[in-house]
Amino acid sequence: MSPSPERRRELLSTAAEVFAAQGYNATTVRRIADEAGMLAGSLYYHFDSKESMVDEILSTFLDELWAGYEAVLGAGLGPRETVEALVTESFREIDRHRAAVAIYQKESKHLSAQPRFGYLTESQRRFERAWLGALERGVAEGVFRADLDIRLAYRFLRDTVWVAASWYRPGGQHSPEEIARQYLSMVLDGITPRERQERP
Amino acid sequence: MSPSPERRRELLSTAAEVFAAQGYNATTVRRIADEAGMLAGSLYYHFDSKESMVDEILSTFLDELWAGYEAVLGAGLGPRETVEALVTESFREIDRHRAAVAIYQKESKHLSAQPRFGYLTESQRRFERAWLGALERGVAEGVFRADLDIRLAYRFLRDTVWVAASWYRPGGQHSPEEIARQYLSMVLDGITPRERQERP
Amino acid sequence: MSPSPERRRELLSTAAEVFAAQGYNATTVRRIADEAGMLAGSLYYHFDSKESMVDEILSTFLDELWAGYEAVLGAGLGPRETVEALVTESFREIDRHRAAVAIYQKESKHLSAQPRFGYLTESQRRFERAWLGALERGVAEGVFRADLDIRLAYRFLRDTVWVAASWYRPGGQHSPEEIARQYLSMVLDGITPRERQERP
Amino acid sequence: MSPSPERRRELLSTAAEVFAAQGYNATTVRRIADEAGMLAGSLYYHFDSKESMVDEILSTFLDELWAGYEAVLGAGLGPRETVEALVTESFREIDRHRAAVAIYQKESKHLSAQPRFGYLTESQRRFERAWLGALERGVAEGVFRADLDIRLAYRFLRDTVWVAASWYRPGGQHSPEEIARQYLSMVLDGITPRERQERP
DNA sequence: GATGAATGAGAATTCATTCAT
DNA sequence: GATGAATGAATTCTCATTCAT
Repeated sequence: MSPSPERRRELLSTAAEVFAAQGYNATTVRRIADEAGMLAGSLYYHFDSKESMVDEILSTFLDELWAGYEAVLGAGLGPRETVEALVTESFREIDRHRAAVAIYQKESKHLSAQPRFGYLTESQRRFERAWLGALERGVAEGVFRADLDIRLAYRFLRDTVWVAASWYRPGGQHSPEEIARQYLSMVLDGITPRERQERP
Repeated sequence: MSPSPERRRELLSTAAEVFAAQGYNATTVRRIADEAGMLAGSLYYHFDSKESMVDEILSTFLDELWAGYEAVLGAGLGPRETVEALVTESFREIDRHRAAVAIYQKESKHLSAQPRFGYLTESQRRFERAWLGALERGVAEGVFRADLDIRLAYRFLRDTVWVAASWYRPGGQHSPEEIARQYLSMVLDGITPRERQERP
Repeated sequence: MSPSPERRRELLSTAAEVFAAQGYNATTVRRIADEAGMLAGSLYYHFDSKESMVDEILSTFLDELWAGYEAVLGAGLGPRETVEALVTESFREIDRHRAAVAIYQKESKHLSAQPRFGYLTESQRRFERAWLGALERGVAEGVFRADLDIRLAYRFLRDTVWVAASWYRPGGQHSPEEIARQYLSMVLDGITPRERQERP
Repeated sequence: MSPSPERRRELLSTAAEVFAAQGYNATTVRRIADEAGMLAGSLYYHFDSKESMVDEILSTFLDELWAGYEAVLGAGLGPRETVEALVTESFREIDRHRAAVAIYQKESKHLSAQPRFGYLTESQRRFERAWLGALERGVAEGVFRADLDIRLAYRFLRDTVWVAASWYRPGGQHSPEEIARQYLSMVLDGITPRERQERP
């Protein structure tokens, strides 16, 4: 019962757009079907349920995300470069999967209560480990400030990055790499001028 | 219909807690009533509708918020001090109105589509003006970096601050002022060490 | 959420009647509501689901049935008298709970697949034990024929009795006791004449 | 639409099995198709509708049944021998058409409400006439007990026989003839011992 | 003969809301 | 002020059926 993967992908893309715009709960199956030019019932030829749609949207996104993250984490970079690469990779994911990221942001908290979405919690934990690790190493090596509250900094970075999905529009004037650079500049060096910028 | 204001406030506080925890749409009137120890129908003695509950929650919060903000904005502070004061004030609001802030974060986008919630859009605009103003002045006066993308920095600050409502728990180990200080330290000076820290 | 037991009982009685007449699956909640003079949704004020309606119908019936059966089984009767009393009791139950019995007959097989209806299987086992026990003792004591295939005889009795629910109409010309007597006469003595009837 | 009769028969046999196991209403066309190794839509090359499937299953069965019954009824047997032959024939039909019999038992009542299935009602009437005739003649000739309530006895026999379809499994240890003999023994002579068994 | 993709008419269920008591 | 019992509209989902390929 899972024919033509292309059609599925199209429909999932439509669904993701609507979920991101209106929220998962507030989105009716009928609305998705309208957007896809079919009747509500017809969606059930392709998917088991509304839930399985978000499921597929989120898990597909997270699989890709982790492929990118793992590449970064396995590259043997220093802590500062790791943070830079993770942030850049994140903005690239936002660029590619804006809708999925927005859904992840808004819905993962209550979705993860269900066993089916256990992988969300799991992913969050991996996420935390990756970031905290980089930050800790950075502090130890003196490339990040010693007075940093690591957990606070982690939340700060995490939120700062992902929240961008709520306003970012792909194809805008800034490339994801450009936005990443600006974010990093603020995060790493702050918004006040440094006497001597180490990155001119 | 002439209910006591105290009872209303109690009920709104209960409602806010549930809205924040589960989301506005996902929250049933019955759930609120359960939490308040009454039956769903009984809430309608106090309120016109579920919508009027969020309405009152949000507008009460925004009124207080703007009272605080206006005090800051009218105090004739320099741009850096203005930013510091706005951030601190924001964390204080999060401390006092955590639930309302969380609701505002999650729901304002789709609620503001309705005329009734026009004040949300209005508030957002004032918000933007206040922050952008401070940032621009800061850049002009040289207390903020000249290479800053002002709009990006605005979003960065705004999101960074409010998103905290999603994890902040009042009565925790850090006071709002303490959290504000740490956030500001990161935002202003960055997470990498400065050769000469101007705030030792 | 389970108010006024009288209303519940009325509604369950209505529901049972419809379930018995049309079958559980073929009965729509709307049909039950129509019959009860309300809208479909209103039933959900009283019951969780269609399923919980049959559940309550069947378990209430079985509770009463077993109260009657246990009285018989605990009375220390001989095997023939036990069989007579069980049959009579069964027809009394059909008289009182015709609809429930009909539902039990038609639906228990597929309902018992669900964990929630495990008690149906359990009940069936107790049932079997009670009847088989009486038949075995009867054969051992010589009051039932020695050449009897006990399991076949059990099925024969069981089906014979319960199937009556499909045509029996309470308030007809025969009382349940009268029908029981006739059934027993056929079952015990057969439909051919005995040379010397031991029950003249 | 000119499909091969053999394929039809195979498909109908599959369908009958599923209908018998799950009930007509509860059986989806998709389930039948699954079992037959095709897609739901493909069944419509062979059959007009789900309804026409049961129709063909039941009418085929009844045609065969009546062929057997007519042979018995036209053989000029005495009433007791007629009853014996009808019962035996019935168990043979159960052996051959277990699924169809089970469907007939469970569904004929509500199917017969539709004009298309008028032949079910018709068949039932013929059925009743055949059995009542044999019983009446038997009572008149003194081979059945004079105190018999004929209609009750009829129902008793009818149900007793057909209900067996719900537990009978072809290819089990008892042949249909063997089961018929045991049933007849119980029905004719009762389950209590006779002083002088006339059939040793 | 069969598939893939749809349709459209319900189905059960949920829920904000109403209102007589 | 609150309860009990409803309403009615919307929602997700199911399924027999159709039909171009």
